[in-house]
Amino acid sequence: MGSATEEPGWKQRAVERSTQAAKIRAGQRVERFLDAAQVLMSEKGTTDFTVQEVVDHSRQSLRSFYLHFDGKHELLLALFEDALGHTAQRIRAAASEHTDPLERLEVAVRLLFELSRVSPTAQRPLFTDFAPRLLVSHPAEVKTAHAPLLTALAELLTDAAQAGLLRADVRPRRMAALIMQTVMFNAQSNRRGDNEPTHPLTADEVWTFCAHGFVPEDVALRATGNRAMSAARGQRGDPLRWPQSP
Amino acid sequence: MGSATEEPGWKQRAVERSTQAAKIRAGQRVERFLDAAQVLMSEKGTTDFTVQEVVDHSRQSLRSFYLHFDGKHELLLALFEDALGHTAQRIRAAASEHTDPLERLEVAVRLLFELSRVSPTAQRPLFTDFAPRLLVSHPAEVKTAHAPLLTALAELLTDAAQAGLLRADVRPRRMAALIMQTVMFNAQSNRRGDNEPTHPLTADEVWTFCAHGFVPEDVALRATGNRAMSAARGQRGDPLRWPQSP
DNA sequence: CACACTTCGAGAATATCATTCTCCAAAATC
DNA sequence: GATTTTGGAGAATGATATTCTCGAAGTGTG
Repeated sequence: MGSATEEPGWKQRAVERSTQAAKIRAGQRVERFLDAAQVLMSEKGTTDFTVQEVVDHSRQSLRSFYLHFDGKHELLLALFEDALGHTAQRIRAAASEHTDPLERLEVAVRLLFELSRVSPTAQRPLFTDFAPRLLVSHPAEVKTAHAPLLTALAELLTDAAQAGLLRADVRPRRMAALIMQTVMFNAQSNRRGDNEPTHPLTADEVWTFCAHGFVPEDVALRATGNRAMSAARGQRGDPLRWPQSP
Repeated sequence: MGSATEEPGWKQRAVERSTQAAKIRAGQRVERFLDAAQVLMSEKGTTDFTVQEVVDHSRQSLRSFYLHFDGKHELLLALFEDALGHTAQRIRAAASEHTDPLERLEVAVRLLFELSRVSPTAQRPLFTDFAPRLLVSHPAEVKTAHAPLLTALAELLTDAAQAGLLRADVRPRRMAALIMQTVMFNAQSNRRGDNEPTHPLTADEVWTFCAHGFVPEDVALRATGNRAMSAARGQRGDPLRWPQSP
């Protein structure tokens, strides 16, 4: 399955199903299913819509649906990939309006945060109930879906690194993953419980956290030298065990 | 066939005991359901077990199940709460073996990371497919389930703050939420895709990220002075919009 | 002990979906 | 025009959660 990580994973999969030149029609049908699903998702705010509903709204048939998709999960995956792809685009665009690498990163993080938190009735909800579900049921596919966004962030990080604006030991791709997860899930986590007055995290807080963590600079500077991280410890049968960094 | 004990002077106690006994029995039944569910979860590594299976393994009946639980989701919630509670306990215990506030925090973060990533066949899998599902379907309940862990982390942060080891603007409870989400989800995110050789994030990386973010200290120090971090901003229409700092 | 009352077991009955399958017609291909 | 492919309509299947029905066993009360 190791194909180019480039663009449309789902489209490839779906279109490959139809053999000959009628790929165009297949593509159009796939589009119709996706559009219908998008509408339904916006209306109901969840992915609880049934396949039957998608079929009805798209004025096609169940058979056709299963002809083009391996199942509902593939439809959701397609939507997911689509949303993430667009998000990556928007982030690139937003970042491109700035020149300072750190500013570009900040813009990216803030935008990602906002996009991750918009109501699921939005046009392309980045985050609905199905995202986490897919994460455990189809990790590989989710990974490819994440790729564009991951790459976009990694590029921004690489730029910043080359400008000497990042901690020396930051590895862009890995930090990109860390940031992506952090921002998206934290944006998601403070979904307003129907009644309770919550005090949701703000973009400011998330950005500052990603950028600086919680340790103040002076302590950080002090710490790098002397604190023997995890000097002595004795847990037995515990899953916690890491090499003591010298 | 039980015959009533005909001792004198029991009225009050009898009634009292009856309700109490009833409660105890109910509690035991609930326990049995929970135990059975736990076993099933460990065996199958997912929450895909059916309610019927839980019923069978616990040698009880469907009716009884729905008498004690509002539905499967409540059972899962109970398991989830249980796991989080135990996790909070373990973290407190681990932290208590250290004195330096930052070390205590480090231990907590690392342990949480490890616990969040252990195979779902573990005794009390902190993280299975259902956790994220519940996050969107029952946010309020999930919030209360998170509470113990959140509090534990917040306490550690408060200690560190009082020792002057945290950034001055860190608010413990909010930072605790941020850290909890970050650690748990990042631990989760690199589930090994069946084949692909992944390079999962390590506890080191996550801890360092939480502690210091990605900006090096010297840049951070420079930045606090001149870069007006989100000084003035006006959100309109587009979720992201702030003045480009010159 | 006999009666009312609560608590459950066993399992049938429903309801909801995803997914398949069957039959058939229209469209494309040869 | 014949054959193959594609697609529509919708019934059939299968898996589950959830309810419902019927009693039986247990418990407190006179």
